[in-house]
Amino acid sequence: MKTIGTLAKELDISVETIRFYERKGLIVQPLKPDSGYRMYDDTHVSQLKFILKAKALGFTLDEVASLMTMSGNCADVESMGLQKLKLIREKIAILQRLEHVIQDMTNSCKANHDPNSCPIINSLN
Amino acid sequence: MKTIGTLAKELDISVETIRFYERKGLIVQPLKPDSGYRMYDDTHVSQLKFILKAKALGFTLDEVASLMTMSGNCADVESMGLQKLKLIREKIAILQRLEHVIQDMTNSCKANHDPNSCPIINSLN
DNA sequence: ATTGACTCCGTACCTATGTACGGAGTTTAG
DNA sequence: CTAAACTCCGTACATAGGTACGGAGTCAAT
Repeated sequence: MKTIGTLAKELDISVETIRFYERKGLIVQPLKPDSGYRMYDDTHVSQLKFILKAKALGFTLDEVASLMTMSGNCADVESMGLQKLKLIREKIAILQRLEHVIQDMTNSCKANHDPNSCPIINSLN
Repeated sequence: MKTIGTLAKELDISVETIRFYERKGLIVQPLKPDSGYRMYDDTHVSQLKFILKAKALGFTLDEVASLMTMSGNCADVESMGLQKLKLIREKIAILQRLEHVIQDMTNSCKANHDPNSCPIINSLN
């Protein structure tokens, strides 16, 4: 059993973040003995690790909450994964288009020898 | 000369947004005759179009503000473009890694025939 | 001249994900 | 035993980019 500070250090997140996840309903408030201090065990550690991993995959906290309740149902989880995948691919496509546009613009800058005008600014006007 | 509502409709943004850009210093408050109403001309229209185009390229409002003051200096603009390009490429790289991870996970789901366990959830645990 | 649409201003609110503050109680190390 | 470190709680603040509200003044059409 560890206090919130120990847990936070172990997971490399802040105490406030743990309390925040508790308020959001992602984790249940653990037992608080006489002291009134939250005391955590390994179950809480794995729960939090789950949250952190899912977050790293780009799931929002609300989505993480859903994931945690649909533990059993593989089809539901898969559907959420596919949805996320679709979103990721859309984002990539948008960014790649931007990449090309800005690449072209900066190339024009390199080619430009008129100190009094900028192709990027011109193309925005 | 048009009022703020007309301008907003023309640019397909809201009146509040125009006032917001004004507060942010992106555009200067236009002349307000006796009525107290803001009156806009074509200069304001092009300024706002500039802002909207730059925003569409992924520049933040603060960056747009910078862009507008560095109109003359092509080198500065180019440097900002390159910086933005770098950021975009980093984002793409991160998203592509995520794409593969989630793709693999959902593939495992498809291959999974045990209704009582989900490979995605398992890999998060 | 009245009605409806428009505009004014300042301020509060929104999302998402936390971070910071402050005063009071608790625990722990020396 | 005392001082430092830790924890409690509720609330405010932060970012970015807006959106919404409400009461008062103004404009345009009938």
